[in-house]
Amino acid sequence: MPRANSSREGVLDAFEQIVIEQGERVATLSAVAEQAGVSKGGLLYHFSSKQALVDGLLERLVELVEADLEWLGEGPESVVERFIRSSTLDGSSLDRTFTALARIVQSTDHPDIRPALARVEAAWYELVLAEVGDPDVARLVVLASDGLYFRGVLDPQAPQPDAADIDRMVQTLGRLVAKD
Amino acid sequence: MPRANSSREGVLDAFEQIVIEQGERVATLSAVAEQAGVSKGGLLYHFSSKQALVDGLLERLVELVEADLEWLGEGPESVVERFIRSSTLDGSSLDRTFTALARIVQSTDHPDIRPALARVEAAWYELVLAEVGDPDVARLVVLASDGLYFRGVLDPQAPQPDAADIDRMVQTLGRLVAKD
DNA sequence: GTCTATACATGGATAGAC
DNA sequence: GTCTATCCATGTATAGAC
Repeated sequence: MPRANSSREGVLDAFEQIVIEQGERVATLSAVAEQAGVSKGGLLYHFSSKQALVDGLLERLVELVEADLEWLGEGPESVVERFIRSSTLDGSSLDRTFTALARIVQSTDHPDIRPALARVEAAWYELVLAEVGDPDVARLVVLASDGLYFRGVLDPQAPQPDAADIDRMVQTLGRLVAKD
Repeated sequence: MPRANSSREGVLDAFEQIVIEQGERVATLSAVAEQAGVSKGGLLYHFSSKQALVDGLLERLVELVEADLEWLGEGPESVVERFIRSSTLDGSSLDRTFTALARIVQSTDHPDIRPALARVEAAWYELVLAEVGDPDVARLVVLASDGLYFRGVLDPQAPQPDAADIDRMVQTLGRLVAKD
């Protein structure tokens, strides 16, 4: 087989982008099709329904998360540092997919999405816990990260905290870890 | 004049409830009307458009926030404690209105809502900062609180952290304040 | 694989009776 | 102040040509 249908991925990208930048309601089939540069009919060839589009994003999330968890584990810096740093919406693929799904799940009931997002959160927590030891501190780290996400999700256009901001956050959290 | 139109408030309550429990997309005029126990026409007498409904929630937010900020300031416990404790979605009026608006603003562009929510966040930050002194710690407190909110917003049906959870969080944060 | 045309359902909003 | 009836626009989805 050639390469994962690039037109299909393009449609998914377009869907993601509109949901993030303009909201779930704006992401109609026509809008997504136009953004992806195909016709409505063309889009529906790849994704036979709106739900199929959402399912496509979910699959994408699963793949990206796997890679992310590996990445968080390896490397010299602490997991906490990498974790906090990556929870700002820097436009990485995972961030975008996560944000889009977080929005979609809020706009109407998608019973399949919630558990997936919850599983991601749980995996993150375990990874942080393994490093810092204290469950309360781990919880705080994950919550702060969620807080950063929340702001990004609330307003993806808002200015993200810069490197110095992140540094100070990590250091502040570090005071808790050091004291154990 | 008699009393703030109770039927009007009922419609607003219904709108809020559906947005929170089932998502913005489900909160159609018919659905809201039915939930409020009036007809679509009846609803539209009080709120002449969907936008008017949203505006109604915004006004409500402003009122409730004013009361909340006062409440956070007075009383014997620390602001941090009250703040964290109240950021769990216990179903208070402010929580509900905030959650509903946070969802609405994500589903399509509502230029008027974002600044209002941002102002609320800023006010909370200032209040916490005044107590803890250290901007980095204050930031962390507010972010953790946002994280709690985020989880609630993501899934209002999920089990909320109980009193003991909150206690441990406050204590953990307290270790940072004490060390200053 | 991608397009156009069209059917069908539904959401927002108006008109006017009671 | 609340209701019913109705109009209009738009979003999802199907059919079938190319």
